[in-house]
Amino acid sequence: MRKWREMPKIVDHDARRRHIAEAVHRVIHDKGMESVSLREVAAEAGMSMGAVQYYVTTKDQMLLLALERIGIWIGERVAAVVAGRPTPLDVLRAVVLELLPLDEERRYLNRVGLAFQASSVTVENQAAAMRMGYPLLLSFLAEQIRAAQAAGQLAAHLDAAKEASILYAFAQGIVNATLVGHYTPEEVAALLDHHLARLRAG
Amino acid sequence: MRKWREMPKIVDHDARRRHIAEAVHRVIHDKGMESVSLREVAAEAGMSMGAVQYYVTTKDQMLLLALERIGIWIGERVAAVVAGRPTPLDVLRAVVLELLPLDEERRYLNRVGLAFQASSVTVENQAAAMRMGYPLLLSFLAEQIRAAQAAGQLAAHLDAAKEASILYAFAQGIVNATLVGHYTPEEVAALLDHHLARLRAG
DNA sequence: CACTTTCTCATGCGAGTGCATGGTAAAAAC
DNA sequence: GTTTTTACCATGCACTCGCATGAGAAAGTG
Repeated sequence: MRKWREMPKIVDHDARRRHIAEAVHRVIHDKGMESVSLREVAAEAGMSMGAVQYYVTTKDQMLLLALERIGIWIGERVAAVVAGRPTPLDVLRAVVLELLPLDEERRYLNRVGLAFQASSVTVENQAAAMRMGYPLLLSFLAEQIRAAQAAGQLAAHLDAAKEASILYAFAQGIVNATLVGHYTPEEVAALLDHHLARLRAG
Repeated sequence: MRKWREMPKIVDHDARRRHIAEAVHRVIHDKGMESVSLREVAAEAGMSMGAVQYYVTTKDQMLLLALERIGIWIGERVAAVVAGRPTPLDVLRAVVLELLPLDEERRYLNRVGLAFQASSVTVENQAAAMRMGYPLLLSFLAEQIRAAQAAGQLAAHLDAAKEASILYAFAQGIVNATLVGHYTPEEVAALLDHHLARLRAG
């Protein structure tokens, strides 16, 4: 993705940027979006403030970088979980489960994600970035629903696009509720299966 | 709710606190949670910083006050919309619609609400406050579902508690998505009706 | 070697932060 | 009338903020 001149020095810019982005994630997760500052992130990343500034010219850009990283991370996790699932319905279930805060890592991811969700309401930069990944995931879900219908796993009369929207909204809402402390991982999984069972063929 | 001695002076404390809380809401809505400060809120409320400090000893307390106000506000809106609905299913639909960002005021409310939702993840104070209202609304929804089942409007085999959780999660997820800019009010209403239709008896 | 480019750092600046303080009107209590 | 309580304000303090700057290692190039 980066411009190829002749590799000017020994440092890998992408690695540094990712390192910074991950430091931002950690700060957001531990102390919240309000305590993200250049100094705090630099300390968390184990580098000087000047070094951070070299790779990121402004705070807004730093947050945007961290947000894009989250998107990439989610994409990778989803792609990894898709591989090796036997049927479309299995894929569908696995992907949605992957988006829910069912273990420490997914909880971490969703905490940061929710922070950006809220931040995006006010910062148009970030809202635009969020709007990029959204239809990607939604159309993928719809596609899996259609495939499951073709395989006779889900009821044929369902509107795949609408069901995808509802399913994803449900997942997001569950994330919110769980992060505030209202559901246990077991309850979350049970609710998802309850909803999916309803969509079954027969 | 306030202590009754002998009305010490002419000012109404509750009114002042509400005035401050509403100023906080406006700041959050317009500029985001990160730009909430005692000075900013005081300016928005049209009073001096000292006056704000008189009614609110700390910033955390100020935010908590604003959060509680949001809860009260939502409660009032829900109560108002319940009155005059003919059947349990009408009540259910009206209440959920009331929670969605379908017009300017509800959009405003949900913007502030989402900001607090995210903030609550890090600030235990606020998370505790959020956890108060949650089961209230959920049990109310479940109750309406059961009533609708008794009236033959919703399928008898549904698990009311689970359906209430799913319905509310769906609503919250839709709120998130809509605020980021992914759905229009019409699409939102259509999705809700699509989901409710699925629960129908027959 | 000199020299350019790449990278890192320390520091300074103006602005804004939460909060504490001391003072002051005015109403209420005596 | 004096005193006490209530309500409010202006200001100060120690601190943090984002960002700009200039200096200087470090590595590649001639």
